[in-house]
Amino acid sequence: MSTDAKNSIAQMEKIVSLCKRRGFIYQSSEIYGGCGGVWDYGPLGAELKRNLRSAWWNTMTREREDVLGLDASILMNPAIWKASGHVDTFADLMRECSLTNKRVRADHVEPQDGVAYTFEGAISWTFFLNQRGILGDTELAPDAIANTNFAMIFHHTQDEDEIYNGLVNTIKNGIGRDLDDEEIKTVAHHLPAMLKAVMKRSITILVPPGKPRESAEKIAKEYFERLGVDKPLVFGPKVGVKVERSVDFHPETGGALGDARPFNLMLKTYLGPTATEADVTYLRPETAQAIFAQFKNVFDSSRVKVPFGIGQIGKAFRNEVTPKNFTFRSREFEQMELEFFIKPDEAVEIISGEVAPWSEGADLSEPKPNWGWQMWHRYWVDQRTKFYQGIGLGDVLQYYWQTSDDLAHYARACVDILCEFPFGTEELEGIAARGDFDLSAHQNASTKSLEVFDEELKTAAAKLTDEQKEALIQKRLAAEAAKTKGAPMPESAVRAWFERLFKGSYVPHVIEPSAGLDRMALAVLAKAFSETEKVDEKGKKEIITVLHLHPRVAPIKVGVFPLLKNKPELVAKAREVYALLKKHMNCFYDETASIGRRYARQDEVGTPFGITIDFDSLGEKGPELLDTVTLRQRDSGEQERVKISDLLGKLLPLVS
RNA sequence: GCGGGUGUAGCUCAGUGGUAGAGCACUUCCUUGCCAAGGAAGAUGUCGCGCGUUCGAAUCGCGUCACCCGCUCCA
Repeated sequence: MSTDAKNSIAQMEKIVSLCKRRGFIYQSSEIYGGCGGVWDYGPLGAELKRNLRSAWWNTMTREREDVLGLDASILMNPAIWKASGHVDTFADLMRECSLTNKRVRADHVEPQDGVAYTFEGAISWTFFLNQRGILGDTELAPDAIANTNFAMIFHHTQDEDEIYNGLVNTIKNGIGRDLDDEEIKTVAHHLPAMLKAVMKRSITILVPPGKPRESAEKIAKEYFERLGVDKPLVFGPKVGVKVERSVDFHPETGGALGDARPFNLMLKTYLGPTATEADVTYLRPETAQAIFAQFKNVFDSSRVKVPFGIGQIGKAFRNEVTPKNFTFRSREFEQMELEFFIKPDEAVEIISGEVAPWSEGADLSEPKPNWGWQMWHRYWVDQRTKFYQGIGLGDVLQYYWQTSDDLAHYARACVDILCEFPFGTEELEGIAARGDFDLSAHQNASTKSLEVFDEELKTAAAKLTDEQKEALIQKRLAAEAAKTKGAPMPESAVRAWFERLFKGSYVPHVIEPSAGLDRMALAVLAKAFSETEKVDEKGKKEIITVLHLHPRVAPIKVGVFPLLKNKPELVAKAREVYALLKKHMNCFYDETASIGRRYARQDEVGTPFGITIDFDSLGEKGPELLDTVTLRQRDSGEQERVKISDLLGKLLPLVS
């Protein structure tokens, strides 16, 4: 492992440790040995999450005129997951190709004939060349190693003596003489590294009848190369096994298929007490579908017009194969999703006479009536970027624009907002332009209309000539024909769609910024974490840990400290200040230990401000300092004197 | 799912078959006039869990759970 990788693991471990020690994040059910892939937020973590949640909710809904909130249930009619495609894609038993991990439906494998070769593992030929010291100057042909017992011995035994003897014999045969003492020593010396260089993994490959062993070996070599074995020598039999009408191999790759397994990542449960198949439903794997399912209700009950959005924050559940990287990929997590509904570009064109083209540097500050999906998509990327800047993540963001290969067939564009974590640069949020895929899918499945009626569109369309209308239709038909993914819409359907459009009715299109709250919390913690080494007067080294959290997200906003706790006047005044502030923000009162230690404790959990009540606050140095306190900044350590009566006015704008 | 590693006090870890430890943290008291100060006392563990071997297990074996790393997965 590289030094960088080790450092980042160490960094992550420090963050995990701090999170537990100071009450940000605990392992779920820890006293019972834990529970895989789920985490609990402690007192400070709960505050942190709450602050992030509020920041999102305020920015995305309350501070906007065009976005409404929703709080849907986690359990829903399972038909929703059928319509969204979540059930269909994964409900069947799937078998996975052991070579490529491509999946096929277990009941859809074509029977095949051929010859199957099983390879037991591989060792790097480059490794052997690098170990020339063992072999002296003699060139050993790859086959001299691969086709000897030695290769198989490596795989079949753990016994070091046996492996050692096999190795010596192989080299002896390869160079055609006995080894001298010095050479034998060298072999023994290299044995541990040799054992590590062997990759033991059994794979079976089917080649069509008549094809030579070499074609199977070639596939095996490619496989081991992908796994990181440089110039692999594969261990395998000279003669394969004849196979007839077998359904155990992937039709395209020839790789052996694993056991049939259900690949549904949705958590299944039973709604109702009888627990029969008829009662099966799922814990939602994403919050978005509820927004689509309730789209019409929100639209009808809120006097809104397209474009408008529906935002939601809530728990979602996925049965991840491998939960990983602390809270980054967990089985229960919280999403913050906006579905922003817009007019189809054709409607924009009819109303505004054009669709604003996007170009680098376009003005995204205020939405315009002539924006099509592209401008709206860029707009939301811009809005979300500003949001992340507002919580202190501005300088660690990266963007990945999905290529047409990455995109799902219904998506027009998707950008991932990524963030640097100690374990790598990973996705925080995805912003997708999904067309009308979701609403249309639910409209079809539910047979309830999810169209909106647009008076403005109807009026504008009425003014179009037949030629203008036909030109719009032809333009769309050309676009459908040029599609590289998914089937083009048939002409009759296109014409029917335009007929509805010209009457003012359409299914809105959607831009979907979808963020993970837990990931955001982890990103904020990882970004804020810092350690510096300090040497005190006695030469003792100390590690000083500080969380440089943005004041908006910090779980505790202010620490309130009497300089000394054995002076009742200081304590009384400090309690007064604490009582004043805590009604408006999360504060922490601390009178134990030295003042420096109390500062340090708060630095470690990211409290941005510290207030100390000293003797000046009591007016000892003169009446002008009476009822003033020192306000300390976490990041600079600087202090200023502030009147108690000015504290709220000064702090509130900084922390909210 | 496969392979490797780890699991002992709140945290970091030492402890290779014979009375469970250290540093830091924590609680109380004393002391302390601004950046992890000092002193005194105290509390804290079924050594992840289960089964086995043994006169005796944190230590050895088997199983299991969780976490970490590498593959894989991430619609």
